[in-house]
Amino acid sequence: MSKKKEITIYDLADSLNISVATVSRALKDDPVVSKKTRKKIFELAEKMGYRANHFARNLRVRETNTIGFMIHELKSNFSNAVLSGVEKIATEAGYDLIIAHSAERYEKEVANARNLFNKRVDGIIASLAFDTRNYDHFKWFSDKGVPVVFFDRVERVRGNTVVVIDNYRCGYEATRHLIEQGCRRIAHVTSNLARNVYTDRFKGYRAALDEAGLAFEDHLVMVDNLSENAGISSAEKILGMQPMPDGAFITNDFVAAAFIKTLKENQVAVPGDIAVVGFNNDAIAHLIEPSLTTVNYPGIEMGEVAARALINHLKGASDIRQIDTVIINSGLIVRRSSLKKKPLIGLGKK
Amino acid sequence: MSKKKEITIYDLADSLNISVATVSRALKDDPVVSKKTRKKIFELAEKMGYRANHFARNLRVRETNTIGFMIHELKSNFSNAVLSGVEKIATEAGYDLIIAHSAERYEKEVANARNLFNKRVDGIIASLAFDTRNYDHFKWFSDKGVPVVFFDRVERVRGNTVVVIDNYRCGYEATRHLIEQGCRRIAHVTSNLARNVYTDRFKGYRAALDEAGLAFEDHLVMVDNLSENAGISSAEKILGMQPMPDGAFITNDFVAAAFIKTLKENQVAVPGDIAVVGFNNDAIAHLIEPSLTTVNYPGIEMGEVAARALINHLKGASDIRQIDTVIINSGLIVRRSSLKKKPLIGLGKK
DNA sequence: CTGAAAGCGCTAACAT
DNA sequence: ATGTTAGCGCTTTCAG
Repeated sequence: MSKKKEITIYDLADSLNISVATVSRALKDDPVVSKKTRKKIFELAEKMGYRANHFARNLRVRETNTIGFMIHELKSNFSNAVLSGVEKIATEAGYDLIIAHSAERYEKEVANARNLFNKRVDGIIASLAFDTRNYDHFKWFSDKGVPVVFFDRVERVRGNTVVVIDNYRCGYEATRHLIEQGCRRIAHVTSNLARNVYTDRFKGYRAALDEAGLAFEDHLVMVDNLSENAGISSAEKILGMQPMPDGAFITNDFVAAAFIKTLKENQVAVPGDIAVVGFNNDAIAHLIEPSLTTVNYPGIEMGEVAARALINHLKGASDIRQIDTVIINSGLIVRRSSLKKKPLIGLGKK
Repeated sequence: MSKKKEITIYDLADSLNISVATVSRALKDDPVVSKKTRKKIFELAEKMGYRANHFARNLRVRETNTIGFMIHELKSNFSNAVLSGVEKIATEAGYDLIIAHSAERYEKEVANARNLFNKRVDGIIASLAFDTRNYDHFKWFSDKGVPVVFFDRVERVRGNTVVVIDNYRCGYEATRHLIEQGCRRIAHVTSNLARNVYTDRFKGYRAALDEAGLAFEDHLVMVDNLSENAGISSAEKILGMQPMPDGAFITNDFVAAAFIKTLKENQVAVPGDIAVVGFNNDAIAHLIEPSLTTVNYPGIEMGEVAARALINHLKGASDIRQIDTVIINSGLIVRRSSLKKKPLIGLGKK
């Protein structure tokens, strides 16, 4: 434990017979201090093993240089990708990240918000939990002028900024693609329809059906929790239908993978009997067989954009309150699992 | 921005005509303050929207209640799992996590260490970058009595604690399993053999070969970066060999998946022509075809164990310096990709 | 270009 | 059971 005494700017000042004010200024590269003293100070600091005390500093300037990352789940590739995008930008800009995950539970999300609030983070990047319906815990931040950027699972709360993909268009494109491949009865496996991402994809799905003059069938929409088991059980449901659907739009690649696997084990051919489109473009998508048509959901980019928006605001380089929504590029990636018609050449490679 | 004035314990004390000392004591549940005043204080704190100032506190008590998580890569399922295990334990114990990732680069790792050092984290949980060979940046911590726990990619540095699986045994078991299945020429696809995890697995591989009286062939060991491309290119190399190996032990499931896919595209049967064992037990392992025999690498558990060891030490509940190594349970999971002999029944389900 | 000094909010002796 | 008070290390006026 033997914590040695820490060197402070007082020690530096004493050793050099100058004032702490000068040391403080030098250490933050204030151009007002002369090259010569500046140099002396830095050399001594290095030599004596000085390290800045962020707490003293923060206590004075009331900035934490920390941003809070609130995530509904830590174990998915998507969250992961977003986190790594956020981490990259935050680190570059000299911000620390403190991560708080709700495990999809509203109560935990509230507790996390309180913790981050008490810790006085400078800003928040957040995706909502599965069952969050009340957003008062974000008002704490807005009330204090702490900016909040939502991504993925968002809700428009008191004018906070939102970073998303166009889930409606993606749902529409996925479904239209299936229709173009000749599908006439298309199942939809998804999650909580109260959450924007899933509603919007669902609306896109319906719009494509409507446009093509296909009937919407209630029982073809299966809402579950996007676990692998959901993929298995929805496949089993479909196996029991007669006639069976001839297409499926599934809002998660892992679910789609489990879905396809189950179908294949039951001698249903994909895409022959049922064409399948997933969502996210996880690495798994091009490794399974048949390779999975899916919608690209660029997590890293989303994280980078969200972090940049927040940090630019914090640094005064822009005003985030002017921005309502940022939409990230995304789109359909066609692979074999959906190709009833034209077995495209060269698709196997990537 | 309009940050409203923050309430301090002075405000609370003034409003109640008591001293700040009493307020401070009450707020930390010091039993010495009377129930009645305690209650008054808490109610007022709630009403006035008081929030503790951690910086002032830390400045006084010189504890940050923060632990640093140094990771070589943020985008893998394994890192992810460990992170979520660490996060769980840390949050429960009231510690914040600040994450720093090296992107496999030594220089970045050093910079991260410096940052965490300056931020005065109470402890460190770390996995080393690909090319780290010098460990002086961890001495900073030991010199100040800040405990460091290494996991996964570890190096024994000045008696720091290490949390690992038995990579040697796992490598041995994987290889012996292939031998038992009748394989006689077993390829090994792995990464940087200077890193403990890969050396140890390699040694296990060799030991199993030796034990079975099989010749070790240098060119059957392929060292690469564990990217998907590594899977493809190693498969291509193998396709060019004559005679072809009849087994492969690959230290990563994604690489193994790409490897198998490439083989299949070239009309090589798995496990018929080549039996394959992966490593990690990523979700992908049981979703591909054939389902992948692999070694379970329980990231969540590893994260939990590492975090618990560190935190118990910080809280004085144990002394981490007494512990050299903690070995986490792991072991072979047999699925179809390696079964040349007995096509076990019921394996397809999970 | 440099110094002196106040104060950020809290805790922990040391009183009472 | 409660109060007084001296810092923790830093930044930032205000004055030279």
